Amino acid sequence: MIQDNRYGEGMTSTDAAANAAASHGHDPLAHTLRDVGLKVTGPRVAVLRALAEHPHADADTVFRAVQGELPTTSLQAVYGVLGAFADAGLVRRIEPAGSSARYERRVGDNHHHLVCRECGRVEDVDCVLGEQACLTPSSTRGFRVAEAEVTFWGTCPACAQAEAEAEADAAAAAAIAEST
Amino acid sequence: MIQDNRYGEGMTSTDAAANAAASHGHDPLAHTLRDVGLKVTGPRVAVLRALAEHPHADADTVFRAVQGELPTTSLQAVYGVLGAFADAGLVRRIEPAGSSARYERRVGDNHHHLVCRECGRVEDVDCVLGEQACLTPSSTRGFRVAEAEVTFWGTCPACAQAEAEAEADAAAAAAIAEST
DNA sequence: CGGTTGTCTTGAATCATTCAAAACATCTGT
DNA sequence: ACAGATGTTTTGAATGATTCAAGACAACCG
Repeated sequence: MIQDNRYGEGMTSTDAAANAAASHGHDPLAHTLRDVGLKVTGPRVAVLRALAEHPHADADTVFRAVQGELPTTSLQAVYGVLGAFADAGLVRRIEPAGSSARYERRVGDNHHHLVCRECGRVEDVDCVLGEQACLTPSSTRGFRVAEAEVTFWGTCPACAQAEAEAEADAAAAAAIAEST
Repeated sequence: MIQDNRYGEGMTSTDAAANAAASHGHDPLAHTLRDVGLKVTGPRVAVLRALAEHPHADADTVFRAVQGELPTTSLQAVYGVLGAFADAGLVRRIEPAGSSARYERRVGDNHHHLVCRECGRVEDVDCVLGEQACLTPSSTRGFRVAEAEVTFWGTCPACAQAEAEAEADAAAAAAIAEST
């Protein structure tokens, strides 16, 4: 079973993370790659790991995360890897209006997104209406419909609070101005 | 009523279109602009007209349409006008993944879109589920939800046909190859 | 009709993303 | 374990949509 794990045991988890890219033998992530017919390489494993840590990361966020464990990886490699993953169905690429493309590992489960208009933060939401409703527009106008994408736009808790504080400050300033 | 329409009658419709930009007096479109507190200018009226003709145009399409009646208008002016219209709520900007931003006059009526994955063509569809359902994700995760955007991805009739023909050709070629 | 304010033109910069060629590494069969 | 074939990464540069900035200009108010 254990055939070419050259690092076996006795590593800290940090060592494990740092060296994982070199031990292409049988990371669980390596299997994920082989399962879809992709070669196992350092950058690919690192990108997979980065996506696990950052569930809706854009290419640059993935790039910076990957650099932590594999400093020689180029941004273009990250784009290439993400593109290959998307083609292989390993990741889903979403492109919310106003921000750069985001990538997520959660695929094939018909879920939707909540996007913050202020900061661009993205969160998952399960579909309330079954797939059925999601796949049925009122009129297809002759289109062969393959998928429905639902995006809920709003304000995330952090931005809502920042907004409330800004308003409170403005009100205070107005009160001061009025009292002089 | 007719007070400063300096062109009154006797124009061809082409003349009317070409001169409309100069007659800022009271084009119905001019009212549209004044109603939202925007100054009436040639480029703005022309953009409004272009959007009426091209319901889901991108900036460049609008630019080319505008040039037909107002050749001195710059692309940057078109971007500026479209941005001002979007801010004023006069147009809605949609940004389907993989294509440049599209602009549409139909606003405030909770309708959705059908987008062709092949050619990027966009068509309107009314919401099957009332606004109610559209505004209710299964979990808001603390977000203040303002709007739901639904995009149906598929293949438009033209691209579906092109695809079918390409397949037929491939099958024919395979048959020929087999018979030799 | 003149002044104020906002808009347009011109020119350039920015950002995310993609392209291309050569160096390199993974996997396959031995 | 090794060498070849194939696919991946690096490096360097290009692309396209969009935005920024400054000055020239035009619309609207009174």
